[in-house]
Amino acid sequence: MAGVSQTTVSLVLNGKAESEVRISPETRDRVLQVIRDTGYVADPAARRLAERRNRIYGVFTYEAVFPAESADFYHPFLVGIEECAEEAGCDLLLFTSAKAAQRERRRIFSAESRIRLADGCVLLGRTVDRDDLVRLLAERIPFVSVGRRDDAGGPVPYVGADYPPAVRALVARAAALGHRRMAYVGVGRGAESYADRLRGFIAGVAETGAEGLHLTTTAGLFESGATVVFAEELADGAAIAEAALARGLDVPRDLSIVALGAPTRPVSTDIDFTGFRIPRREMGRRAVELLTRVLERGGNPQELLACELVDGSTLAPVPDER
Amino acid sequence: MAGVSQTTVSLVLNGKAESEVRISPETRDRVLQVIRDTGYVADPAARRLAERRNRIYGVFTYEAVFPAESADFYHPFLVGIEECAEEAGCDLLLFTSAKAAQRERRRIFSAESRIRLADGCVLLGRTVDRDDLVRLLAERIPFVSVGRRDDAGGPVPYVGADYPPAVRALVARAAALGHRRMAYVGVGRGAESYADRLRGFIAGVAETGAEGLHLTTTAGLFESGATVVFAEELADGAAIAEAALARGLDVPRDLSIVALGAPTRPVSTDIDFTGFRIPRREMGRRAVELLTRVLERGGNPQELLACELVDGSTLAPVPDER
DNA sequence: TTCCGTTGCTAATGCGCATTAGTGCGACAT
DNA sequence: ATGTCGCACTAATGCGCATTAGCAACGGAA
Repeated sequence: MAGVSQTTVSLVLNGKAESEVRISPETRDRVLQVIRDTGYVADPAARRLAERRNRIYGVFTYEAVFPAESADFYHPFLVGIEECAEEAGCDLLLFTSAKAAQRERRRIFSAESRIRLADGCVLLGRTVDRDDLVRLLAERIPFVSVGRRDDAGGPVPYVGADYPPAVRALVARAAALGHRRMAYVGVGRGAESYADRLRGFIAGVAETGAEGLHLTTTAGLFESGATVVFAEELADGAAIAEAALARGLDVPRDLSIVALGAPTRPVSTDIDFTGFRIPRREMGRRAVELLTRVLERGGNPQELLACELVDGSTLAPVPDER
Repeated sequence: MAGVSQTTVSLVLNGKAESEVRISPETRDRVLQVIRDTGYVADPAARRLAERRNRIYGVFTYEAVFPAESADFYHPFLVGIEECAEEAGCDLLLFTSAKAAQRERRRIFSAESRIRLADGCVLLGRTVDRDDLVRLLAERIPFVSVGRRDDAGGPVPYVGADYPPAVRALVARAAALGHRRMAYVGVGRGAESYADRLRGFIAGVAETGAEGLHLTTTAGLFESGATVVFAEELADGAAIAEAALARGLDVPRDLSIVALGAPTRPVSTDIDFTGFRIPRREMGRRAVELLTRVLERGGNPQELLACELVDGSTLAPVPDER
């Protein structure tokens, strides 16, 4: 329509006239006019094939991104991811098809995996399969994990929440209020985030010279003599508060509770727990930023974002007498 | 690695051995073994280019899919969309990049539009630009709108909520309770969904022989003598209830309120409004199903899903005496 | 022996773009 | 008249796949 070759259109479209090849302003305008008239848009698939770049970022989650019920674990991360992708002019590809079989966890790699269609990928999940990480690294697929990950045959690019300092600070605060016997309730392993919390607790206890005990479940908590309990997740904190109430204990007068991870959004409990806020949205944003950087300059960036302490009302001075 | 040509691998990969071309079982197994060993996955971009099919469905929304605040309008639809896409083995491409400029609404068509990368597209939004619809139809891009749309140079494929019968049923119910003077509060136009509600109201009033009035805002409502008010949206209903309370009116004793569209999730108000439930999740599911059908067999399907009535507690018999 | 049909595979092509190595042409110098 | 150079553009190629036409080898029928 403009009487020029496909090459010329491509050059005009990509504004490459500056470099080596030259296109006269008249021709350029003519081409641009036709593009405007017809609304021509380059085929993204062909572009990807030729250019090896798409401006599409994949988002992988092991469960549904849009959960029907349940408190939404992914949502705050995704808010940040979408914000940042929008600013970067990128589209997001959700790997919803990744479910291997009925009722099974999604898989990153499958026969039909469209992961390579994206320029890179953001990984979401409390835990990530080690095998998946190994393979992502081995195949040199650009990605960034949201949440710290242990090495998997090499350093994993991530942006995580910096749990240990936050937990240590809370332990210190409890110690300052006179608590000498503290309990951590939770598995403290499995997910890196749990391990990090427990690590922070242990470090904090060591620093303050307090006595620390680690309980996997609530069993034995009330007999342990602990005056403050650090709950691995908010849900645990709520359960402990309820159990305490059932025993006629007042929180925080008789028992202080610290929740390691503030709620995403208003949850069933109306207790205003002392603890910290996981910067989920910021983590999502930062993950996309890092992914962009990885795509441009490579590297395996690892970042930890600080957790802001939340005062709340469940941490009080230790009772004088029991 | 298997000592065969690229063609053979392609044939094995796509299980085309049945039709015309034949591959011996031994060769097939050998190829499959290598594929398994290496974890080879076909490049989706190249595949799309050659095959003109992707198993990627686009999802277009005019605002953020993951909103930071505000009641989430899109979420229930997306739950259904993701569920169905997962079952169909499709990935979802969110067009987050579509924002033309700062603070502006997203655009379907832009210079960089990746919409053609997807096999088809699901459109979400209270309203959809008519120009966008026209162009989608003109360019024969397969798509399905969630929400009924007026023709745009041709019938628009959609799955919508069937408002008129639901509103009519509620009007009839009010009439059966003795109400003779009813008000509709809302714009009643702009979005097809508003127009449909108002249409249902007008039809219902005509059927029952009641007196119906249409108010764009709450102004004048309490002086109108209406004993029941149909609020276009739940938020309107909540505002009306509050205003009524401020005037010392009891809902529903003095004034009945019907909310045309139940809340997505628990909102600020704790009033249990009489009204109907918009089948958002089902609409999302159905949209994906229809898109799949369109891709396979073409056509411009249009479907309306019934809204289930919600009893609630804000519709009562008309007061004997005012 | 020749001819044909079948089996099992591959060479070649095109999808729509980005990129590279040219090519034709006019201006200018020799 | 001949050579040289820069300008404005194009032909050709490759990206990784699906697809189609075709080819070699072999066996059985004539």
